[in-house]
Amino acid sequence: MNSKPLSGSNSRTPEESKDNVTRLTEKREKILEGALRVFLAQGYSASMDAIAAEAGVAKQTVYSHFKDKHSLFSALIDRLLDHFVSAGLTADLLSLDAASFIRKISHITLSRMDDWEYVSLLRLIIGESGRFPELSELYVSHMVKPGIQKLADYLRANQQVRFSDPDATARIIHGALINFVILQEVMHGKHAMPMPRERLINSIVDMVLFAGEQGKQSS
Amino acid sequence: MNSKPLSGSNSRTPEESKDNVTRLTEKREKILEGALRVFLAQGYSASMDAIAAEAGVAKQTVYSHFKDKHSLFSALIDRLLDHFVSAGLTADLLSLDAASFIRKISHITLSRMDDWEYVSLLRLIIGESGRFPELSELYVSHMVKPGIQKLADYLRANQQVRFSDPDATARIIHGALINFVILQEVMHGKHAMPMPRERLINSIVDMVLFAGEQGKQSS
DNA sequence: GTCTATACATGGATAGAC
DNA sequence: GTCTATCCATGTATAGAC
Repeated sequence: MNSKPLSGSNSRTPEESKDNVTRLTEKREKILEGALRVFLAQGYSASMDAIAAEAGVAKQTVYSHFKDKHSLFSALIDRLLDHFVSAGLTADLLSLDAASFIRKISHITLSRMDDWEYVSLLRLIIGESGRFPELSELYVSHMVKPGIQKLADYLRANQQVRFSDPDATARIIHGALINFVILQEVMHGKHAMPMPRERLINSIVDMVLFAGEQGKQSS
Repeated sequence: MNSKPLSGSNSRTPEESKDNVTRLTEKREKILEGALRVFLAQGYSASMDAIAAEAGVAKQTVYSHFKDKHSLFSALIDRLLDHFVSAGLTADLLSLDAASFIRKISHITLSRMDDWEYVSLLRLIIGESGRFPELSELYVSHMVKPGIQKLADYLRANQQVRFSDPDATARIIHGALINFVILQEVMHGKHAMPMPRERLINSIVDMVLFAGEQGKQSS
């Protein structure tokens, strides 16, 4: 619809240059891209017919690549998680001062509010966490846990701030950010209770710096 | 299954003391209780057959009380929201000192982690926020907004702390708490990344007090 | 209003030709 | 592997007797 950052190989023209393996892979890609749009838009209750239609293939073709609906769904979620994990922040951010660091990761986290695919994925994983607990656990262990871990490590190592419980502090920061995404975008709260993301970020930075400073004095 | 805080009138025996209106109301109650258990356990994709069976009535009886599946679902969510809103904290908490106040509302919010109905409702509302945006907007305007509003008002009025942006600060506190519920219970993260709720609460209290104190000095 | 029985559509999954 | 056509279970909603 609007973006397709998950498809990387259909910009070429369908010519003779492709071998059979490539052709197979491309069908699979088309199916996954169709499943992406349909599942993210309608949830797991989306029909296999709708997915096949969106992918532009016959339904049987879908079943020749994926055992059943659940397999297709799991494969898609795995793929999406990999995609968003790779966008994780492992860069040179660690050398930043505390204020810049917090501000930077806040911006990165909240920038996902503009990504329809991420917002829909969040809604989908939470919504299906009852039926498919493995998927939400995958999300937690692959995306949330490493993110909070890195944040806590930074707080522990940085000399400008000191917290009695960096792990819990990292959870507060992360929770404030993710919950803002859920409240404003996933749950459509931006109309009922609007707030520019800059205000949230400024307050988070203030709290962390002030509390981190105080922590040094009392230690 | 384990609790039925939403049923208040089936402890009496089915005797002559009931008039027709009462009987009708009780059927409706039975249906809503069945819908409660089935919808919260299986999501909106639960079948009307399953609901009727769980309620102990014929399917047609369900349709005589509710126009269609969507009406029943909406009525149930409305009912649940009313229930949990009434459990809101409008009491004498305002007279508490800052530390006790923050600690108290944190305990209350996190105590819902033990309530299967609340956790399931949260999962359901978020999960169906794509298909039924009105319901998530209802949740936001009836539960989240008033809660954050009261918290912000307290922060504004209290003399022990001062924040440049009490509304944003209230969002941070609320987000840290709700996201903890979502992460640990809704998304089953408590095994992959366990943390006693007391640690989160202590860190929240510390951050608020330290940052609120600093805010006074710099104003 | 409540039940049993049923109509009608849809969905997941498969069969068989190419 | 890919298509068209189809099976069969399930699901929403309704009809008709009491």
